[in-house]
Amino acid sequence: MLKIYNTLSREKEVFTPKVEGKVGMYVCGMTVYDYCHIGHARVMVVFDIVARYLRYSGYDLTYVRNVTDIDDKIIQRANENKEEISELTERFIDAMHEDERELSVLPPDIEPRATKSMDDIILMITALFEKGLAYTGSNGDVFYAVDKFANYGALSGKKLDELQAGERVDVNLAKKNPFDFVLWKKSKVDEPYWNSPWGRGRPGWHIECSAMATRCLGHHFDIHGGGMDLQFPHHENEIAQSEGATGEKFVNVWMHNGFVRINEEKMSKSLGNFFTVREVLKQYRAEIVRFFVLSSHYRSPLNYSDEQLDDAGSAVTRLYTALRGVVVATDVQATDYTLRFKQAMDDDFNTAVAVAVLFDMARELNKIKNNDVELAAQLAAELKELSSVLGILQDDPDEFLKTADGTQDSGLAEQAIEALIAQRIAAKKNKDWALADKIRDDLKAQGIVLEDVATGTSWRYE
RNA sequence: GGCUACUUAGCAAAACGGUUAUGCAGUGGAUUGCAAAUCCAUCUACGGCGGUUCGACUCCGCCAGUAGCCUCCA
Repeated sequence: MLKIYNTLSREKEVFTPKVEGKVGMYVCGMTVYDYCHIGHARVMVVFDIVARYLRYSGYDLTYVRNVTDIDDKIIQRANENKEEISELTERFIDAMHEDERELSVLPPDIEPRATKSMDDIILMITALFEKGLAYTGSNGDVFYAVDKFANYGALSGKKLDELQAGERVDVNLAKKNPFDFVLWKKSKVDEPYWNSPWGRGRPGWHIECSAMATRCLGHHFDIHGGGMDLQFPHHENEIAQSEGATGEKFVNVWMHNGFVRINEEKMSKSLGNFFTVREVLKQYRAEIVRFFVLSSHYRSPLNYSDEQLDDAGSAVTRLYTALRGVVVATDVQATDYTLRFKQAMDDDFNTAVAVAVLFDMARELNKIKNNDVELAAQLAAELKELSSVLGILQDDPDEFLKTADGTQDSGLAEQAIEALIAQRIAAKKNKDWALADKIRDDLKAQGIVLEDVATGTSWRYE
């Protein structure tokens, strides 16, 4: 029985989809004016695992993750780069897809874009006008009148009269209420625009998600996710727009993942303390980054440091080492491990506990792999299947262990390493321990570790 | 100022009202020519003060600290 923490109720709830056996999930994706950083990677990986687990549990899932490809920052960045907006956004969408593939994030079923959803956006704003929830401000922008929506603040636990207007941003005098937000922004000269009943302009930040989500999944659907920082105002505003326009409940379960931090501080573009995915992947292999993300619960903060990533590397190495040299059975038989794994994942996607189950399996595998080949093959198959739900451990163990990451490539070809190992074996036969140890030490100095196992000598990068 | 979380051993990270988390590191042992890998054993915990309870890391209250949100942000 799957339980999910719902931000709306602030408790774990038993998950019951709207339509039995089917799930619609929408996740707020990227605004594409720069490379993805590790915080974005966390969103991608976390909801990828949610999607994988829902499917593993037998649900027919439709997973939608949008791309916001028009907004003020995009316009600004394109101007700075003296680049066409579409050129800029295409470039970063491609980069995002590359990062995603690297991290073994399966693509969402639908990836709608704001610029390709203008009809839906305009229709929704029109509906909001009809319901008396939208108005045109003195500057020509169209705003949402938050005090007309009774439930405003329900998701983020905020009350309009307790919010501090103008705390960080000057109050826009064109609005009736400082917390009203833009639905349609009138375009200035030289700015891109779409035609609308309210003149040439572009959508405000929040409306595109409401429009795309309801178009792809219907007015009312099961799960909506995103980073913690989107809770307010983005998701709050999405609810106001969608429910205001359709008159129906928008989303049953709201999921928010915690931040990636650096030195106990949120990683963010505005603080400038972020690492891009591609920077990190130069140093650490993608699977290690992925393991790092799922080693803690998705709602907890995740502190980024080299030490943490190194630990993740050791952990993944241990799992692959357990699988090394084991034939994997073709059919999977679920044992108590699968049960424990499911219990962990059913408890609000507790990947930390799920991973602990994998380590218990690895320990048993290490114990039996040299004396019960058949049982080992079955256990390995089960381990690989459960790991696949987390999107890890799908490579050939030798492939993983013999691949250097960015910092440790010795430049030695595999054949050269194998030749040295052969020399060492010959030296060992002659009991020339000095030579044997020298070969081993020399390789070690280049980051290559030799391991004399039952079947011969294995090697791996440290 | 309002609101929301969090605080676990050397580091990271979970669960649970009474029973081993797990990974890395440490210590002892097995194994090894010596190592490595592996296995076995083992040391370091639950921010502080109260309360509820036969019993609390786990529930409640207060205090302290940390982080986040209060129209840039995943």
